[in-house]
Amino acid sequence: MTPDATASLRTQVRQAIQSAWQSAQVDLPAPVDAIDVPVDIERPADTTRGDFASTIALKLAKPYRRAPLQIAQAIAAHVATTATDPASPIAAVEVAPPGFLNIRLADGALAANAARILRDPAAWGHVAAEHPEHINVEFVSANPTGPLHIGNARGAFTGDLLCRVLTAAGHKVEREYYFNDFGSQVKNLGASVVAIREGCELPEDGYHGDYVYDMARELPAEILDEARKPGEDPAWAVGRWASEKVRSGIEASLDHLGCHFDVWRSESTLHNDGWVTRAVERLRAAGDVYEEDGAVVFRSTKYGDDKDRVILRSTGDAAPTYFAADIGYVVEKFSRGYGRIVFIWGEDHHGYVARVKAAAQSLGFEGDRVQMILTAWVRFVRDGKEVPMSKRTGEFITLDELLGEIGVDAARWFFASRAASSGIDFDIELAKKQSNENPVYYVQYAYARIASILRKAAEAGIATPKADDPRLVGLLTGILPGAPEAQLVRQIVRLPEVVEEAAASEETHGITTYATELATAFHAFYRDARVIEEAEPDRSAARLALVAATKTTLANALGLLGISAPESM
RNA sequence: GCGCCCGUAGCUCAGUGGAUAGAGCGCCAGGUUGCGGACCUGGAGGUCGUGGGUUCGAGUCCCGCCGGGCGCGCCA
Repeated sequence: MTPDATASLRTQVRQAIQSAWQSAQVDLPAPVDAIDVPVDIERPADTTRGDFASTIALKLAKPYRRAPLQIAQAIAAHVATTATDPASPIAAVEVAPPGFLNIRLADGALAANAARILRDPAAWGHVAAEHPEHINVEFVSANPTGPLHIGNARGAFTGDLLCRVLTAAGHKVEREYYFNDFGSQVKNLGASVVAIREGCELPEDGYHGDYVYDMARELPAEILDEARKPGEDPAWAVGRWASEKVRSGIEASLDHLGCHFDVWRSESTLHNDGWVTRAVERLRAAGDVYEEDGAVVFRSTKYGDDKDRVILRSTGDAAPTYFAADIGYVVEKFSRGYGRIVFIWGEDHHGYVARVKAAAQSLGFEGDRVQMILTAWVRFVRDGKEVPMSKRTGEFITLDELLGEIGVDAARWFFASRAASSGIDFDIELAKKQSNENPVYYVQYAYARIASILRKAAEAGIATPKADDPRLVGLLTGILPGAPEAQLVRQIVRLPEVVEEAAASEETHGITTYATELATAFHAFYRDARVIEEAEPDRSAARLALVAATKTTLANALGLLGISAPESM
């Protein structure tokens, strides 16, 4: 098997070791017909051991009933026979007890990867998916009864980051926002606006926020007149106007965060277009519904839920429950051709996971085509006290206010660098204070420093080699034995592997960690290697190429996080 | 009560069953006759909540316990 030069180096190494294991079978007669153990390729904790390590020999010891050391030696011997091949990514393999394989990369492969960055900068960090999917990701989906507050931030960033990573990993992704324009909350919002406009007392459960007062002032007279016509309920009519206004405000806030949605879907369209009714009929046809106390119930326990769920109420109009609308929504989404649909929910919705998956299964969609990612709770704290948040009372800090205080880049970094499942205490005062020490500026500083070097080189008349320069790979290979260059290039070429890992784990903190390590490697390189040296034109050109590749890599890593890469700061 | 998530350095958090458990911030001590000092080098700091178990090997997997969060509506 020839290693795929467009894959990550880790994948190339895996293919090489896999192939060596295959060849080593002649020395290692297997006691059973086929032994299927995935070849693991990891980064050793101690980098002096090599660029990669594999424990495959340890894992094969039991099935082969041989000493791991012996297996490792057999595989290493077969890698050695191909190491002279210029296409091989591996320069050397060493065996360490009890059976580790320590792998060192070839300078030629490193240089070729760095050159590849300059050839197609936009593609660097994008990898081909083994099984490309068409994925719908629904997130935020806050009801349009008030502006987004800081509690919505995590869902917004988590969803956006996931979409960016899945796209880079070769999938086709659509971003979706679902909102309820149907429930009594909308009516309540309208009633609140009308009451304020007319100087009446607010309804008991009315909305109190400043934005409600703003809308009461801005409400056009003709909308109010229209709402007052006989046969209209003013609360509903004004509520529809107000919730659309809030919704478009939410869209603007999300745009400001760098979160753009492809589809905005309202609950009322699901009902009006018949998706809910048809979904209920499908459940019925599957034999998974029954009646109880006048209500229609879905037998979700058949698919692992703890209890069955009502989908049509026992009230006279047999109105569908919110859950019934969600079932209709699942059908509607799959009708658009997605292979997988993903929901980003706060962990307070975890009790909801089983019933939606159950419904999908009853409808005939395999369980793994519906996925929920739960984000742990964020406790917002100011001066040691939890900040209460309620849209109804208007006691909340909006997302726009938060970002005015700490900035989009810093906020994005904060959320990207933590696992979705990890609970966070977000101290707003601390975040403001620490925003200057946020690692995001460390990474951006490295980028700006590089931009400055490249500008300076251009002024000095020293050209950075072009991607099609035939000397490029040779120049790069020439400097790689140097310690500063060797460290830096090894960080640069990791990006595709970092993307693969982020996509596989559906987490982004590996990207922030990587960006920090790359910036550190660059700063160390900068200390030890003079880039602009007119007396050393070849070395200077090669180092400029390496610096340019670093610049692209930093920009693309930041781009995956939706964070800007400033030319100066 | 039942279910799910979490517990790792002073703080905020990483750690796909592998080698000596890491990073940032904070703290301590150093570093500029040259391309951006928002930088660099070194150091201190850990019973991985706890007790068992599985394994050649456990922070990671299984069970119990302790502590924290969330959920257990014909609401949305």
